[in-house]
Amino acid sequence: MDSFFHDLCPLRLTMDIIGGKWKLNIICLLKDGTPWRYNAIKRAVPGITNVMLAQSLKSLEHYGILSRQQYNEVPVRVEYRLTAAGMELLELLRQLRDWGNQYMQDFSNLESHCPQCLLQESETSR
Amino acid sequence: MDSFFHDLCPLRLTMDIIGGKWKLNIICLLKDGTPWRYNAIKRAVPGITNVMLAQSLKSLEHYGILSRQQYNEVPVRVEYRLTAAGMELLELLRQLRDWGNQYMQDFSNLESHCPQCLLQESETSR
DNA sequence: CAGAATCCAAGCCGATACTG
DNA sequence: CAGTATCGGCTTGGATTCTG
Repeated sequence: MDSFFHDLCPLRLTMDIIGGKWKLNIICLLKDGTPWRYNAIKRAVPGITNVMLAQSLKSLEHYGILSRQQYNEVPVRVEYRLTAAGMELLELLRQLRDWGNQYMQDFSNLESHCPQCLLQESETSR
Repeated sequence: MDSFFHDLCPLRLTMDIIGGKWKLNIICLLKDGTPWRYNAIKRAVPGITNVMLAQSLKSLEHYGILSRQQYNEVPVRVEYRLTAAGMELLELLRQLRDWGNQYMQDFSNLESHCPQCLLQESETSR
């Protein structure tokens, strides 16, 4: 975890929060606010390793994008869910997605439907 | 330049367009639509090398975020400026900045002013 | 002036194995 | 179940030199 305020640049901070290879996938997965367990996330994000998953979750929790709830049962159960800040961020990500979607339609005739698309929803815009 | 449509995921595409270490600095610099010459950009972005600048400009031009105009004088003059698509993207970046700014204020009492902040403007929001 | 070519360092990420 | 430890490759970016 690097310096918390990234030289006091808010845009750079935001980019660092959602940067990296797997953060968007995780945020997308938790988009409807329901709790997700560690291994469930791992199964739902194909290709992610334990190292990257644990690291990404820790970073997102550190920044308050998601919350971690641990239940000391046997075996232990841990649930992650998006915070209010995460939900706000999600809204911005939807706009970035819509911009990209518009961009793709402008520059080609490809259909906009994307099977493995992050943040995909039934409508183009919410 | 990797695959143009990034597995057809518009959000990933957008992130790739503005990803990397220097793209945001360059976009920010051209924010008011005025033309900038290569060496002027280089002087205005401290620490950037020729390799990274040329690479970033080429990528941003490839994605239609900025346009490149070459004047065959001696010596040659090249001007870069944001396109309409770049201006739209800039608007989204402002929102990301505002989110980060709000985030920073929520989590600390630091003043929000940031000397080297990207996309900095006189008001917090436009 | 506006870049391109080359080489090198650092850090991100993957694979595998292990643990409370 | 929910992680951590370790090693190694590969990508990203930096430094330097060179050119139309």
